[in-house]
Amino acid sequence: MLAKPKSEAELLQRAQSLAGFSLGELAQREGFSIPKNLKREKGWGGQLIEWCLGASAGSKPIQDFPELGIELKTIPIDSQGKPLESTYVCITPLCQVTGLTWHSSNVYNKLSRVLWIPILAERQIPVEQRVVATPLLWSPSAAQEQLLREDWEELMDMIAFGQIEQITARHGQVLQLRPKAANNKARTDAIGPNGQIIQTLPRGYYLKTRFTAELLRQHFQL
DNA sequence: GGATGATCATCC
DNA sequence: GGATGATCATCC
Repeated sequence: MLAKPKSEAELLQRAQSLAGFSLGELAQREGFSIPKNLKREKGWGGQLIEWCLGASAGSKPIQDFPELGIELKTIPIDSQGKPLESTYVCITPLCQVTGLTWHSSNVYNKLSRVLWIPILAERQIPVEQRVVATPLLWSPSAAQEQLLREDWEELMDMIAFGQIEQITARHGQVLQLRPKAANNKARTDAIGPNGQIIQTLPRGYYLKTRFTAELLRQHFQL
């Protein structure tokens, strides 16, 4: 693995140097084996890019580059530059949520500064032929942060009031809550309708595609 | 089980 | 065709 980047500028420069390479070329260079598809290795591309950029956090619930305060996200796009998937942010706590605030949340922490690495990854393109595109170092605008905060506060309120089972992916303007588990039999503690502890499917926060499409568009087409 | 990395597969 | 709900690999 490469040494950790020492500055934001160095990280961005390194990310820019990946643009134009295919995942197959990078995998070969770094000694990664290449899966035929991502059905069984959904995180493969993200882990390859982490390796290429010297990310260090592993599976700890912190930013990928804690010293730089930067989170790394690969994002699959089509040839028009539109995201093909929503973007996973982090799991959500479902109990012991009193006292949590937006600024103390993992969502805020992870999204405060993100290095986006778009990858041309339409499903018909073989994995090794998918191409890394121009990176974008992003922080939410005041307006974007307001939307994120409103959604987060609404969803955390519902969780705190025992309404987790009423939440669907349709809630939220830009941020949504969806299952995040090995399968739909997974269970974790949550607050029930009468304040008791219940068992429910673990959920995670995701950025809706419309939101990431707009942020990419703003930076690449204006 | 819970955290990381996400995409898959089905439904509308 | 796009979004929702379901799922996969790995680490500890």
